[in-house]
Amino acid sequence: MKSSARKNATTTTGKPGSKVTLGMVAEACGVSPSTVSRILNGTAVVSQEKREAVDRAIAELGFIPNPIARGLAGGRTLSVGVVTQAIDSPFYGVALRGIEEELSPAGYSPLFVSGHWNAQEEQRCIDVLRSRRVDGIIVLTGRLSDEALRKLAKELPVVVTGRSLKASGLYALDFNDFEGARLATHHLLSQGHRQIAFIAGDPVHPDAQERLRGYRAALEAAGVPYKPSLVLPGKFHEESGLMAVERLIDSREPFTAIFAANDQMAFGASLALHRRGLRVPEDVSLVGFDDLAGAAHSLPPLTTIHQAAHELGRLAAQALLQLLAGQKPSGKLPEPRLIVRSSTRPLK
Amino acid sequence: MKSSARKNATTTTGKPGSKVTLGMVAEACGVSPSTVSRILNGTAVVSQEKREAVDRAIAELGFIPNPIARGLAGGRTLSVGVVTQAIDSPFYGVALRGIEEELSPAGYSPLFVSGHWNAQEEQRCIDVLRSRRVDGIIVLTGRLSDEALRKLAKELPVVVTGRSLKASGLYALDFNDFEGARLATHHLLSQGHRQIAFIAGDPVHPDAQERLRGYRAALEAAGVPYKPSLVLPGKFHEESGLMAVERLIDSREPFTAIFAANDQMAFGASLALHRRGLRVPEDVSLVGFDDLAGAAHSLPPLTTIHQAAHELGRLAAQALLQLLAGQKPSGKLPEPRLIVRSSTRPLK
DNA sequence: TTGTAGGCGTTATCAC
DNA sequence: GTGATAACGCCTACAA
Repeated sequence: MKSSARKNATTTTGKPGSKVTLGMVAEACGVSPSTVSRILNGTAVVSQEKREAVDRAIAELGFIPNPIARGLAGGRTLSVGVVTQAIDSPFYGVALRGIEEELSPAGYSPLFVSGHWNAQEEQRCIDVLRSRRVDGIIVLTGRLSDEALRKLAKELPVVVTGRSLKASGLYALDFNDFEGARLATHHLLSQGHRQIAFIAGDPVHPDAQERLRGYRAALEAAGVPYKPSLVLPGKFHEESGLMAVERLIDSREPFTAIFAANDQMAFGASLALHRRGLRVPEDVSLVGFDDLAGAAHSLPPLTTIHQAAHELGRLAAQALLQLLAGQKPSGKLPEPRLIVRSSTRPLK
Repeated sequence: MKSSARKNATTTTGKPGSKVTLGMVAEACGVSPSTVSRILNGTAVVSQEKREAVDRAIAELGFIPNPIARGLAGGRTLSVGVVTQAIDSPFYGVALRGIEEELSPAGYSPLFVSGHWNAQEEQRCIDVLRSRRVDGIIVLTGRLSDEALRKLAKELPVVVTGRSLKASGLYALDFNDFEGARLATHHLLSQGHRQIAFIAGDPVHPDAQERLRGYRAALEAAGVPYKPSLVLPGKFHEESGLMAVERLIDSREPFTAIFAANDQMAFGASLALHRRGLRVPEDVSLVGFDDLAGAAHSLPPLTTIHQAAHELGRLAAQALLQLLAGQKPSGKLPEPRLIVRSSTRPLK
């Protein structure tokens, strides 16, 4: 039962996967490549004996099918592209894990690319993914136009998060940023706060705008006038939260609570307050958004809006898998929840 | 200058990258595929006029070369595998970004897979990468045996971090965990602390063991006896740091400082201390390890050991690129640095 | 049930 | 300089 491959002078002795091809397996047990292919893919019925011989040869030679060639021939690559914005984002990182967990058992490999919140770069990412012939694409939020996504979906199954959008071949998983921000603001209002500062996110992020809307809506519902001077621009990272609070304090605009459009800015805000001698929550109540892993262990533990990032990833991957299988996805993201910890308290 | 592809009935009007092939470009301007290929790869000199015609056709048709086919034909895929341990690790995430930044401009795409600190899973990851015919592999730390890596390096260029190892086709980027831990411990000792607790990491991580060694070495150098009762097991995440401190306090073992084997555990420790009414740094000094993005903005800002994660990623990618180009990498990681912030102070 | 003959999109090796 | 032609490893008709 020795391999007798002509082309390869190698002795092909169980060197797992080195360069063993389907053809070599076929030759090794005297059948045609098609037969081996059929066995591998269950494309047709093959006699018991040949099947066994081939299985044995596969094991002995340590043959691993080459997805590349498979892709070229069959038009599938068993890989899906994932457009994330920053591979090291604490929030989306968790979603990536969810995607990986869901895709892996299905035999698909994710191909991660980063768009850096820049429509042009995102488009380039998508070109890369297409050139690599991914079977489908997951777009985590980002700034591509709805139009661009619709067009993309005509070529490939697409799942997009962070917006609601309908088109054939496309499934959108929207998370309710508006409601989350409304909940956070409402929580502060219900504790008697009226002068609630808002540290906004970068307005180029779609999320940021929704969160601002939610903040305003809650104020309005409570009959509290919206004051632009209480809204500070931020960039979604710690340092920007810190600077926003410094500016706020310097402006002498009175406030008793702060709602930061994400946890990272809340952490920065917390440090700025501390530096200025203000305690959380005794002097100022603070609410974040996202419920990052660190929020529960910050000092004080941060009251925040829980976003199901991990679930987001899983659902996105599931939806894509369903699209790929010709089914209609139906998963929905859970609504954002308020997680009350220790950074807020009723206004005295 | 209209396309006149026979096989494709499509009108191929600038639909970027849809399914335009090299052959179609060739046909569009009446040259052979080889010529187009040569122009694309600079494999040989081509006449000015043909080059221009082809360039124009490429632009007009929106042709994007297919790396898949390229890989099949040329034995290269322009993709490199990256074995990380958890795609959402706050520390390694930054390294992934570094890798991406370095690989992208070189035309390579990273293929990220997660081994979850499990040698078996890591091996499976590597099989996946090999089956996808990556041109090289970067292994971020992990638990594979040196032997397995050596074997792998015989087939592919390999760059591995977190260990020192020599073999042809392999480049190791070791970071000095020992020295980092020694520095951290020494810092506390130099401030007069003698009862220094150590929250260890999961001993299955190679890093964890080195950091424990560094801690012990510093104690020894200062003539402070090593007390096993001051060493608490941890798991590298916040919650384990929190529980370690609770156990420590419950044990009634006196201590004036804590060195946590990573920042996440330090954050958890900080919260536990707070809950038990102990202030940082007034009552207890605290040092972390890694210098995560959040460390500078925690309360109080955490004194820690800076690990150049981003640099780690860049260097690893550079080294692999050099290996791929047949050169000998020589990059070295900067030594760990102590970053003194506000969580430590001299013992009264 | 099985084998043969393309073809997928590109590159490498020849001749010309 | 340039163009055929044959791989690359697999899959899918089609034929036997």
